[in-house]
Amino acid sequence: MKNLVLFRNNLRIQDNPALFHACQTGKVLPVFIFDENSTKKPLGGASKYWLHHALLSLNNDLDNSIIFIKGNIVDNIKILCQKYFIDAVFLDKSFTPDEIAQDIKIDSNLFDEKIKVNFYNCSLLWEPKDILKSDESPYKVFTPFYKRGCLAAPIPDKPAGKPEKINLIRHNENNKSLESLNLLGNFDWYSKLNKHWDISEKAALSKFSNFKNKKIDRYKVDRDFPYLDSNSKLSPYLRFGMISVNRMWHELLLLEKNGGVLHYMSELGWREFSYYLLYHFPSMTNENFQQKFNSFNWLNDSNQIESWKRGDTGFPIVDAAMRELWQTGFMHNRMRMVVASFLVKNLLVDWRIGENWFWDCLVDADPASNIAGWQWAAGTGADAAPYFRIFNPILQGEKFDPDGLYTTHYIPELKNIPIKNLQKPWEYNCGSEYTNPIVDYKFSRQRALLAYQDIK
DNA sequence: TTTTGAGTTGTTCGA
DNA sequence: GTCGAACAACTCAAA
Repeated sequence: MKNLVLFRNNLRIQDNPALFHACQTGKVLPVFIFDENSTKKPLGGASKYWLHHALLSLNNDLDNSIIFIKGNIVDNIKILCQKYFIDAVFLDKSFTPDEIAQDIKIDSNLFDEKIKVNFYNCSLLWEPKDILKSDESPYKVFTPFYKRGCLAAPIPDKPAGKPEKINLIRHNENNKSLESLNLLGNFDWYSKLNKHWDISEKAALSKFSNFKNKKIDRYKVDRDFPYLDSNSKLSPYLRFGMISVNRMWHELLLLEKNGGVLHYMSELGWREFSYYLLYHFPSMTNENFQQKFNSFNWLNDSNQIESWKRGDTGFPIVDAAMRELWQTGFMHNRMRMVVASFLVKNLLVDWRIGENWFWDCLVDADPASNIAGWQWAAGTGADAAPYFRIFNPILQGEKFDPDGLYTTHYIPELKNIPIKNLQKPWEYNCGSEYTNPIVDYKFSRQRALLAYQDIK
């Protein structure tokens, strides 16, 4: 048998059901097709950077045999199938609206060519279609979804393991290189990301095992403090499937179920929930999950939006977080909530503007989690934060960066401010370069409460 | 059908 | 400084 393995969102050798089964039944032609027109939203810059390096590593692990193609996914699969007398195509199953549409096209087109197409769920612990309430409708609240839905459902598949042997089909497509995809473009921004990330399947596995051995027991408490580096930072690896979530889950099941372990598992549950919501409610990709917000009058002040993006709002914890994002392609979880609350509530900016910026800047920009997270923060989503929950950036900074280590790391111009003034430097006349607050916190809080009350 | 309890991550105010 | 209540109903999920 000659099998074409199409890599998409699962760029790994181990525990990859599509690759595993292809290897078991025949020889393998590994292919990656970059089809920019198949999704409504092109990949963001940081995602392209990550994807490039993930592919570089995967290709290296496969004796540099991957065929890289830029263009239409269906057309190119058909061409390769004819040229190499392919019997079957193996690929990972999609769960986001655009990619599901792509799956259907691939399936029907290859059916016409009499080529067998084998989809495998390589991405999620539970398929969204399998988790439903007793009346067959989807859950909209996380806790029952997770506890009654997921945890009561059959245990997720065990990880597939590593293929015993990968017999590669020889080909002569040397011109179809990774560089031809031009994922990196000409931006110099990427060079600084290299300092922060080791992008390979091996790195993902060792990062997980390090987290499991050294951090997870304190995760429940330490996860809130951005300077502790206490979180797994596996999100970008999970985004492109450089580690199998099934493998993670089954390894976690072997641990003593303390608070840290259970909390981390529930965070994987949140990842499931995001995909689940997007699967059952695809319109939330662009629209408010709660339609009543469609009439909300966002202020969208372009100067303030720019200040937020640059990390120049005058609120140290917000600015530190936005600069972390720009410098590392990542932002700590709690900080994401703080900057999102600030943008959406204190500046009254449409969540989609924040979502787009994160999409462009985050190396872990995930099509489901990014949307679900922003809708949650904005209060427009399923099971969302109540409207009166407005994070106070001064308080959040004092509580979760008590020694100011995170804040001053990203805003060195505040190094000499006494700690009691660090989160409100405007009360301490230091002659620093640091900017004045772009809004009055108390005023903006009241304004948000009034605006959100109108929607009720 | 009706009822009941619950819902990721917060802040402020007043006692 | 600490603590509980208010913030505000509303929708969801399940009995």
